[in-house]
Amino acid sequence: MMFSKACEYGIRAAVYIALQSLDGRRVSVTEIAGEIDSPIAFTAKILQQLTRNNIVNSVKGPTGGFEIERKDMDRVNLSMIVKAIDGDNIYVGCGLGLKECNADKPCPLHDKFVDIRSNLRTMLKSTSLYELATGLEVGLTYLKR
Amino acid sequence: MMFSKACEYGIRAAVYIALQSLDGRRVSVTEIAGEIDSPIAFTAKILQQLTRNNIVNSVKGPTGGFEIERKDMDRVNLSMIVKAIDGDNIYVGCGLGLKECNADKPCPLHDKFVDIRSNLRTMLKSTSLYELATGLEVGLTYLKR
DNA sequence: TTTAAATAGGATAAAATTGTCCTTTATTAA
DNA sequence: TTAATAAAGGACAATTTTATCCTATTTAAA
Ligand code: FES
Ligand code: FES
Repeated sequence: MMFSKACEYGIRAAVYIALQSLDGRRVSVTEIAGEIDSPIAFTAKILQQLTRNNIVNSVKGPTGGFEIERKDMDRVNLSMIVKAIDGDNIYVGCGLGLKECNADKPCPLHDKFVDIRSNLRTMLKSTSLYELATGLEVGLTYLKR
Repeated sequence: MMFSKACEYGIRAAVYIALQSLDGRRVSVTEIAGEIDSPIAFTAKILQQLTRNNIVNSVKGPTGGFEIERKDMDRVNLSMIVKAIDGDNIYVGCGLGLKECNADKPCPLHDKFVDIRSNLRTMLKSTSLYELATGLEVGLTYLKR
């Protein structure tokens, strides 16, 4: 709805990797896909994007897998993940589909839409991977159901 | 981003029809598509959905076209249009793609997501077609660019 | 040094969304 | 009554998104 499937998988995967990294565990694509209930090969593609964007870290070979350093869990927020996967249309796009959102020649929904979008942006920017992972750790939230 | 292309066209079309109906003019699909800059045949499909959902009124034959009664411009809000075209996933869906949004077994983003979504729902429900059409009429907003 | 395990990446396939074309139906006006 | 006009609807095509499969590359451990 708000995010593409790829983006949803990407966020869930990143949170799971963070959670495991808090325990010092490196995780494979297969494990991740199993734990977040996503298609394996498609998830692998998305993890490549996250890796290229320095959101998670990948290590090849035996004992390899994905991980994220403790300090990066603070640095990485949802806005970065969404941008890496869905691009910044969520920020610059017009709610009614005009070429771009432009206050000088606004669509009828502009003012109200900008309002909502601004809340969303603030939320995404201020939500770190660490914050999401710790909720999971405590058992208050879930990545599949 | 937030709405499908079909939904964006649908909202723009409905607003244009409302605007013209304020002047007592009935409009054809061809005119609508021209004025909101959308593909004609695809727009026709979307207008069928709006008609079936009693959001706009259609009249066949010469002098026919689409219109919306003054009182319906107050009754119809954006939420109704979005539901008619995109369904209610926007209301019941989980932001991270879990089967459904459920506070009893929430995803890590649930609380923050519900917040944003609630703002969005309130906005959509409280925005009438009449309100959007009058902004256009006054020349403050635009349906294409 | 070989083997096996893991990610990277290219090629394709399937599904969903977006878009087009053509025929049918209804209705107005000549 | 006929002709012309406009929406309704069915079939199909193109594009985008989602998903799969297979090979190459890297690397750790036996
Ligand atoms: S112009 Fe449409 S949302 Fe800004
Ligand atoms: S469970 Fe994910 S948004 Fe409610």
